[in-house]
Amino acid sequence: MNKNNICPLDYTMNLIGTKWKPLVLFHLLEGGLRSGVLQKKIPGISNKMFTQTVRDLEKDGLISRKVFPVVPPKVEYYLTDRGKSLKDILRSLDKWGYEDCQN
Amino acid sequence: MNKNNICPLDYTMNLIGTKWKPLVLFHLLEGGLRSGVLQKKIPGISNKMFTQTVRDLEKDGLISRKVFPVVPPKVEYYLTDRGKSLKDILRSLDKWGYEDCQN
DNA sequence: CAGGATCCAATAGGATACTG
DNA sequence: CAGTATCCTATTGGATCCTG
Repeated sequence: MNKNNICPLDYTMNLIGTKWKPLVLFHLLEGGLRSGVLQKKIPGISNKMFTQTVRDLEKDGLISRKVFPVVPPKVEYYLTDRGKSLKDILRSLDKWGYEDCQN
Repeated sequence: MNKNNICPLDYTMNLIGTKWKPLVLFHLLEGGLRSGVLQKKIPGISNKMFTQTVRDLEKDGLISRKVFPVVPPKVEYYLTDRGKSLKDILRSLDKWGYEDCQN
């Protein structure tokens, strides 16, 4: 927790509190996915934001990137243990949204 | 959940997934607070962003605003029932950040 | 297929001054 | 005290084109 964080909640939100990060993590909860497949699960994300998001998540150690040395290129993303530790939170956020928008 | 939301998780993040909203909600978990007191609990927030944030949260029905007809002005903010339903999630996010940044 | 590079528009956010 | 208004900068994000 660096000087820019004012409390643990803030620290967490700085890691996953953006438009796309939670969605990427959420879709990896069931297991690793190939890059293109993962991206297609997130309608509306641009190529640029997808790349930027997975790069950030990788830098923060929440996901891992596996490159297969084949042609054409094949890349898979999957959650690290640290990323997996967010599972309950991600499911809670999804569940809350589901229940809330019924009203 | 409008057409801009692609899933419940996205819906939730569009309500609270910003830099300041979770912090405002978190500090109101224990009860209503006077405007100035609430703002002081969030170091670094500018006057503009504080006002904008509580306006958004009020518009979305997560907090309520009570104005006391006195001089000088007195305003209190407190969670609505809908806002209170986020309690477990906010605490989880805070707890995760606390534990994660130990590593 | 994966993703880098570039350009541009939209939004977020800060600093300051001001008002009832 | 609480909040508005204004000006400005920084960041986010989309569209397009390009490469191994």
